Amino acid sequence: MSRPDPRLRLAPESLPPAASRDFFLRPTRTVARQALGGWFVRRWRGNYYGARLVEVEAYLGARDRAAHTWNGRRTARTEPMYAAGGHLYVYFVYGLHHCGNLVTRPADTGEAVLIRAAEIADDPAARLLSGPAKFCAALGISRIHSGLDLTEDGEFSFHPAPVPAHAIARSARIGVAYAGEAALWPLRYTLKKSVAISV
DNA sequence: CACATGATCGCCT
DNA sequence: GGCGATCATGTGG
Repeated sequence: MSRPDPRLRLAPESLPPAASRDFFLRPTRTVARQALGGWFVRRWRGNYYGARLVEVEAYLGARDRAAHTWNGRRTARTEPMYAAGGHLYVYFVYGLHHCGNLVTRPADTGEAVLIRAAEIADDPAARLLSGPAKFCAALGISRIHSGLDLTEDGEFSFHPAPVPAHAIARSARIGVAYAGEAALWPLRYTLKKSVAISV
């Protein structure tokens, strides 16, 4: 519903092909790495808006205390996280922010990749999308989009453009200190050369 | 039904 | 570096 920032406008013919289901059905950490460098795109009123992912985090389901699906938690909010890989999971936090995830693995697994930062085509140094809530705000993503399928020819799509392993750094996830040992797992992936990462 | 808190951000010091 | 905003959600009684 809400309008994407016009600075995210891009030419659809310049995009790599959209990912199909198989891309997302793989192990979550693989999808996280392979998603870096790819374009997350929204079609809105006939125009295309998108950004290139430069920072993501893997959330590993029931065994991951930092995940919304930890210990098998399954509620109305988290239901889209149990959909088959390739769906979008969006949640609302702190009474004002939205965060978006790429669901991974087969249905009923409950794993996902949180989108934490992206850069825009025309200005890779801009920090307009340098944070998970900023990413959603810039693209106009909210809870009403949770559960949409990225692999259908719909409003949202993802266009992978994988980068070599040596271009990727790993570190602990942000904002999950409450998660005990899981807080230390190196499940945050960033593009080394990007200046648009969140921290 | 009540209440404690969060996968954040921007402003203040 | 610290904190307040602001409310949906999950959990427990």
